[in-house]
Amino acid sequence: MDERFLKPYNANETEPRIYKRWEESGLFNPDTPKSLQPSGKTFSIVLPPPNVTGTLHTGHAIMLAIEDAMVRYHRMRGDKTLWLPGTDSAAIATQSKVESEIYKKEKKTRHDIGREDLLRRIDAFTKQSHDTITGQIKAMGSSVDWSREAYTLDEKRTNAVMTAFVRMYRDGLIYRGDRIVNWDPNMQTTVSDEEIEYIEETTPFYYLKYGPFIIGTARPETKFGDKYVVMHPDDLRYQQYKQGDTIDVEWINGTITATIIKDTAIDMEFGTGVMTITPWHDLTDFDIAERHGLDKEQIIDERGLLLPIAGEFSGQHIKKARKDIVEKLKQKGLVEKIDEKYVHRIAISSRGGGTIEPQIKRQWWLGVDREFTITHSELSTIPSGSKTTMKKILRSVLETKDVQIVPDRFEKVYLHWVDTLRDWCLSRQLWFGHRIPVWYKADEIRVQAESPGLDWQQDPDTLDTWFSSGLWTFSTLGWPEKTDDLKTYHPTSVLETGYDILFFWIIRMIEMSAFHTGQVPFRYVYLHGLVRDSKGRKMSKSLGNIVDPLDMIAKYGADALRMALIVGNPPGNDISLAEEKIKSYKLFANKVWNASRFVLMQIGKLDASLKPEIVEADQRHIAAFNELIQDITKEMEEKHYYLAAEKLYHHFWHTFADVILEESKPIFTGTDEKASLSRMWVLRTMLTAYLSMLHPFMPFITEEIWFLVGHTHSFLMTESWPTKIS
RNA sequence: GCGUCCUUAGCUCAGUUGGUAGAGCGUUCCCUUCACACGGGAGAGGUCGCAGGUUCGAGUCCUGCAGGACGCACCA
Repeated sequence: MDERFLKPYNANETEPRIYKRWEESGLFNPDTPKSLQPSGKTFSIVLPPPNVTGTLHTGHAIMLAIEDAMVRYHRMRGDKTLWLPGTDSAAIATQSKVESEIYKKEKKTRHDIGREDLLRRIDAFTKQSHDTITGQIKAMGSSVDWSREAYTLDEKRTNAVMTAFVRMYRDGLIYRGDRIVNWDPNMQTTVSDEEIEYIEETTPFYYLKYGPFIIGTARPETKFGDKYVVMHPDDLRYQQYKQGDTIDVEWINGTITATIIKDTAIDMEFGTGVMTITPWHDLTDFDIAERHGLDKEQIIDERGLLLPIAGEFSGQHIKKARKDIVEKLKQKGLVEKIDEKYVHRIAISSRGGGTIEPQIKRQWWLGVDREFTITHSELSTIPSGSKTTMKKILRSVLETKDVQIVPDRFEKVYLHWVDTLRDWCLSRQLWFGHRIPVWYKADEIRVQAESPGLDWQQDPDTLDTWFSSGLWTFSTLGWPEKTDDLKTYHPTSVLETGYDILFFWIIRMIEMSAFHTGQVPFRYVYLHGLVRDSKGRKMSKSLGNIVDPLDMIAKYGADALRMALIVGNPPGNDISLAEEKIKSYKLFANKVWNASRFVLMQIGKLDASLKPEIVEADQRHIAAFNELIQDITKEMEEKHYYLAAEKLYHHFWHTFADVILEESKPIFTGTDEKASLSRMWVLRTMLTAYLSMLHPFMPFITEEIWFLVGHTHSFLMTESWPTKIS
């Protein structure tokens, strides 16, 4: 017996060695010939690309554990199995991280060091991050095909992004428009609706006299230019005022002419039922102004400073100006009353941390209600050549089950989200990312990847990072080339990710994939829960309760960590991860190790090629075990990995080890040769099947045992999944 | 306001189509038996949030309520 087997199992020594053997074998690549019987099916997953912003956290570890279990299971079933890895440049997250580090160390902003230098530094940072991340993916045992690794900013993916933008512009889906955006004054960029967090704040609410009306506002500093007063058309209190009537009112900096507007967006119950609007800095107001064709005027600049319209307050920061403005309003007798306990929600940029100030900006947009002709479609209810919109596609793929979401309650959430979806702002005033492929010369615009000539200026903005992420399932397979990979692996089989990312990523993948390939990006969406600590709190740096997967691997081994992350973790439910749970699976790994050693010690006399006569007691064990195989296989097929892993754990320990191995001891020391040989065969056969079934969950230790019991020229990884022993 | 989820043993959670409750950790007692003390055996511990309903039968389906978490919308 190999001397390694005589010592306790050492995960730290074993895991890197095994991973190296796997990598060298080329077996992660589906093109490498396998010895097992091919099923004729394919199974493909693209790894949701981690952001190159540092290191992986437990959420990534869950993703890797579940996906690897899926992938290894399908590989053992003989499916042509591809798991394609990659990383995401994550424009805003990465740039803000690098910028803040530069500022911390050198007190310099990006404008001090310039575009070129900043990009060079980001590049260095992302390379280091990339290496850390790939190291962690390997440490988890992930059987990804490194030969196909992709990066959102590499040459092929950049080409895909450019091609996608140009085609969508050509078909009228992408347009340029002056519309209201979420402006982050700290990062000096637009951010998407999904990148905003809301916090509650108690703030004074002012009731101001506006001519004959009383209007309410929490933000008097934005009110300088308000010259439209809006009320509900059905509000009887104001029925003497007609749409378009004008009245002169005394306001902050003198008399202005106000125009009456009637609009149903007004809530008659709220405040006095009358409001004035600030279309440049408020989405609802913007919509009202659009409906009635009203003027829009900018009050606050991109840095949060008041513009000349504010008169004496011009150049002041809005946060500082409020007090003085209120004071002036009081002196003019325009303050009716102040409600000090108004609870207001303010928007914060989740990346930059700044208070979002809506602004009207000329940006590039993707229209979700714009009609286009889908030239090629494989979607169930949308024929090739028909006219459709992104929203229609988004609804249809779910209703027809072209895409299935698990757990299915998220389908409702998805549909609700689609209903409220607005046009997608693609422009970002960031430097790190895909530069928008649009060129200007005076009033001329060209949309193409390459510069049309020296006197053309490229749009200074970059694309929202989710634009390239949306292409991910097919850009990684070689699109826009018509590659074999694309034909073989797209649509992908499963997208596995956290439910928190459902909307900003999944919806965009479906939009992009439908438009560019006529296919759904994936058939099945498996949403895992978020990791919480033992007190049920979300893991975050500020709470200091982050569990680093690498620490856990060092302490307990990747196999134990994987089991702890999978068992009891059904889709969509958050799990709390206590270190004791990981520890208990380390003990299990040890159990598997020792039980295997025992079996190997006992079956020495058994001729490997001959099957002995099986005694009746053993036939009962075999029958029960075959039921287990069926049950586990069913759970794997239904993607109940959390149940399959738990049942295997339970049966291996409490049936195989505690009952069958224990009752074998007197048989082996006894004199009944027939019973002894029969039992040897049963132990060997059952152990092999157990190792196979445990392999998707605990790949390292099972592969190591496979080697130590004598399979030095094959891999358990590519052995067939057990069906029945007899 | 609209919607979703959770509430089961001290703790963390399973319980897949309804059939008189399970796991891990913890805990009590016994066992240093030659695979494993990173172990084995035995045990204690729950009126399944509350109130109704459907059913021969409900932790499991329906209604209402309470507490908690989350998503979306509004927020002048």
